[in-house]
Parts: sequence; structure tokens; C-alpha cells
Amino acid sequence: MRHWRGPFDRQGYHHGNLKEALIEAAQRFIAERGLGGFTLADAAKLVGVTPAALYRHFRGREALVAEVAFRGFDELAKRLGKALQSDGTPRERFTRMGEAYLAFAEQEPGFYAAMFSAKPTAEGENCGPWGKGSSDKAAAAPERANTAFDYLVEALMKTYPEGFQNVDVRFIALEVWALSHGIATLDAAGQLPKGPGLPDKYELLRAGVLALVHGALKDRPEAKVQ
Amino acid sequence: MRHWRGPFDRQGYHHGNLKEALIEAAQRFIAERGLGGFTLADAAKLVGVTPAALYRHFRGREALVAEVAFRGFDELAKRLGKALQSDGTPRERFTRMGEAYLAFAEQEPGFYAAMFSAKPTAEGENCGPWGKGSSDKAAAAPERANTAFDYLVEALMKTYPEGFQNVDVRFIALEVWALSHGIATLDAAGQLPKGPGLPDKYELLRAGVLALVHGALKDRPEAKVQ
DNA sequence: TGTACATCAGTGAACGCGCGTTCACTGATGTAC
DNA sequence: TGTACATCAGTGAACGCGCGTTCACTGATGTAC
Repeated sequence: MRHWRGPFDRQGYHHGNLKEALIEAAQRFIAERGLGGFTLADAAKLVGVTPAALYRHFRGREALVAEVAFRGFDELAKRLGKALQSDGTPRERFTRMGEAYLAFAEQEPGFYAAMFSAKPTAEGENCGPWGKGSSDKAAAAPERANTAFDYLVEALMKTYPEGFQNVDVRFIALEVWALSHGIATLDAAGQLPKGPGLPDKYELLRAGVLALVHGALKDRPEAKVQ
Repeated sequence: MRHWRGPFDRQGYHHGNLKEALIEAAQRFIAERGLGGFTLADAAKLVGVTPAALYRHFRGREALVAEVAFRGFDELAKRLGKALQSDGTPRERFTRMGEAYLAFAEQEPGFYAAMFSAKPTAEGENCGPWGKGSSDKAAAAPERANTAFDYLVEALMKTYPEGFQNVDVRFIALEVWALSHGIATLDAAGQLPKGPGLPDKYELLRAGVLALVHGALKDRPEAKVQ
């Protein structure tokens, strides 16, 4: 039994926690250089290990990236769940979830890039986060994405118990998610205007979500007028 | 003077339209394999030319991709402008713009990926499509992005001449764009549920945009209640 | 407590590959006279 | 109309590089006796 001193520390022949360290290194490099710019050699060097050592813990590059994506969905679900169970009114919690989403995308760009990069999937297969799930066992990430999405649906139902007129809650949730994702990715690409006087992304999301939800509220039918 | 027979045709020593052919090839490969999967060697081979020939027309790989992005913003602006000047009521035109945006992202994934991929920009620099513009002369794409964004702002003002209460039109436009971008990218990543009974992305955007706009309309102040 | 041994995490060298880019060149084009 | 020549688009070979992956190996660990 050896003491764990940090992901990139090492003492002696055996690393002690190589798998976790590699995942963390991958996450860091993906954040810094993008998914395409991330290399196994860099990760191994940062961790202080030969590139070949990686293959004791992962099938290859793709498997490592998939693991990062999985952890990302896990962490996102955790943060959304935490916001969902925080103090305050349902609406306050709901707003907090949106903030948590944007904060996650900003603070963990490595996770986010691994999670949402378009993968060359098999033709016709729907293996998205809220799709039917892939037949590939290695891709367990979609289930975690579903968890995050379910938190969003749950939050919507709790925040607006009166329900929505003729509209599936999942439809609203999908709109909210799409808006959040759009804001997060535009921001990550440096394509959202920043500066004093301009609304920040948090305000953008808050106002947008409010509008999306109110547009379909049951007790405000006039808001649905064509 | 020689006849032009198609981007990938060639006869004789000189190509005749190599620059355009390379751009088209790059666009195709980026669409098929993603920005990271695109190589100069592939493009040159498709066009029927030595990789070195590329350097007669471009500084290098990055310049070619930048050109594709520029053309993409150009084409997007063109399509949005066309929708903006089409027949029907202002609202019909506005809806058509949203459809045009999603259709563009779907039909031209090569353009879209080149346009919106996060680039490792200089620190603190804001060179996004609606930002202040980069000092780099080569990056003229942002101007074209501004054109597309201006079309959106113009459409909003024409469609809702009564204006929005205490809200800058550009704020609404940004929300609409973010939602469109989110839907488009989730769809491109295969992360939007598809199938019979489920709403398609066009309906998703239409309903979402309606809600976003109505949430801030001037003649419906009740829709803005906190 | 000590020793033999099975287990397995990490080594280090090598591999084949394909990338972006360079360079001196050559062949085609079109214009001046 | 014909010829000399400047221009320049594309050639082909080569480069240095760094990638992901493999393989036989070796060193550390921890357990059985």
C-alpha cells in the first residue's frame, strides 16, 4: 500500500494510479488543444510514463477519450443533480441548474469537448445522449447523458407543476438544452461578444430559458397564440 | 482559354481552376471526416494534383481551412438574405430564415465545421463572428458572419416592428442564433432524437424562436413577468 | 519470519505510416516583336 | 504568321516529424507456504 500524492506524481517503478492520472491528463490536454490536438504521447509524458504503459489500462486512444466523455457526463449529471436539490424555490433551483450547466462547460472544456464532439458513428445508428442507446457496450456515456437530461426534465416538472399545454415536458427540456448547448459552444469558440455593457452568457441563458418555458405554460394560454 | 469541365476534372499540365477545386475538396472532406480528419494530401489527390501544388494558391493548410470558413459565412449570409427577401408575411420570412439556417448546417457540414470550430485564438482577442473583428487581415470571415447576424437583426425588426421592451434587438437575435446553433450542432453530433412521433429540429427551432421572441415583445408586457 | 513464485504494471526500442512543407525543376501559356 | 521569351502553375522527390501501436522484456508487488 502506497500513499497517493497526486495524479502526476510518481515514485518507483509502479505508478500507483496510472489510469486516473491518464484520464486527468487527457482531460487537461483536450481542454488546452482540442480533441484533435490531444495525443497519447503528451498524456504519457505529463504523467511520467512510457506511451506503451497506457495500453495496460485502455484499448487505445479512442477508449481513453470515451472514458473522458463518460466521466464528463457523470460530472455534469452530478452538478445538475446538486443544483436540483439545492435550497430555495423551485425556480431558483431551476435557474441554478442553468448556471451550473454553463459553468461546467466553461470550467471543464476538456470534458465538454469529449462529450459533444461529433463522432463518425455507424450509419443510421442513434447513439446520442438521449437516444435509444448504442449497442456498443463500451459506449455507456449515453446513459449518463440521459441521467443529466432526466434531471432537467425533473426540474421542469417541479418548477412548473401546472404543466405545459399540449407540449411534452421533454420537448421543452430539449429546447432548454439546445439553447444551453448553443450558448456554451459559441462561448467556447470565442464567438459570443464579451465586455462591459454587454449581457453575459448567464443572463442570456436565464432570459432565454424563461421565455422558452413561459411560451408553453399551461396557465398562460395567451402566450401560445400564433 | 480552356473549357471548365468540373472541379475535379483535369486535362493537361495546368489544372485550370485549382484553387476553387481545392476549396471544394476541402469542404467535402471536412464534411466527411471532420476538421481534424481533413488532410491536404487527400484534397490534392481528389483534385488530381501533387500536394505541393496547393502552395501556389494557399499559404498552407490553415489558410485553406480559413478560406472554406469564409466561403461558408458567405454562403450562409446569402441564404439568410434570400429568405429575408422571399415572399409572404414578415413572420413567414422569419420562419423561413430559421429553416434556412438549419438546412445550411445540415447540407453543408463542411462549411459549418470550418466556421464554428473553436480555434486556438490569441489570448484575450475577440475575433468571433459578431465581435470587434481580428487585427489579422487574413481572417475576413468575421465580417461575413456579421453580415449573417445583421440579416437576423433586420428580420427581427421587420417581423416585429413594435419592437421589444427594454431589450436590445441584438440580444434577442443572439438568443435565436444560440438556439439555432445548439440545435444544429446537437443534430450534427447525432444527439437529437429522431424518429416518427418525435418533433424534428425544424419544429423545435420554430417553436423555440417563437417563444424567445414573444417573451420580449413590447405589446405583450405580461409575458415578461418575473 | 523468511523464501519461492505468480502476477502484472511499466519499459524501451522499434515499427509503419502519413502528415505538412520545401525545393529545384519543367512544362504549358500567352504575349511582344 | 512565326519565333523568342517571360511568366507561372504544377511536378516529383525528399525532408523531418510525431503519431498510435506492438512486442519481448523487466522490475515491483503481494501472497502461499
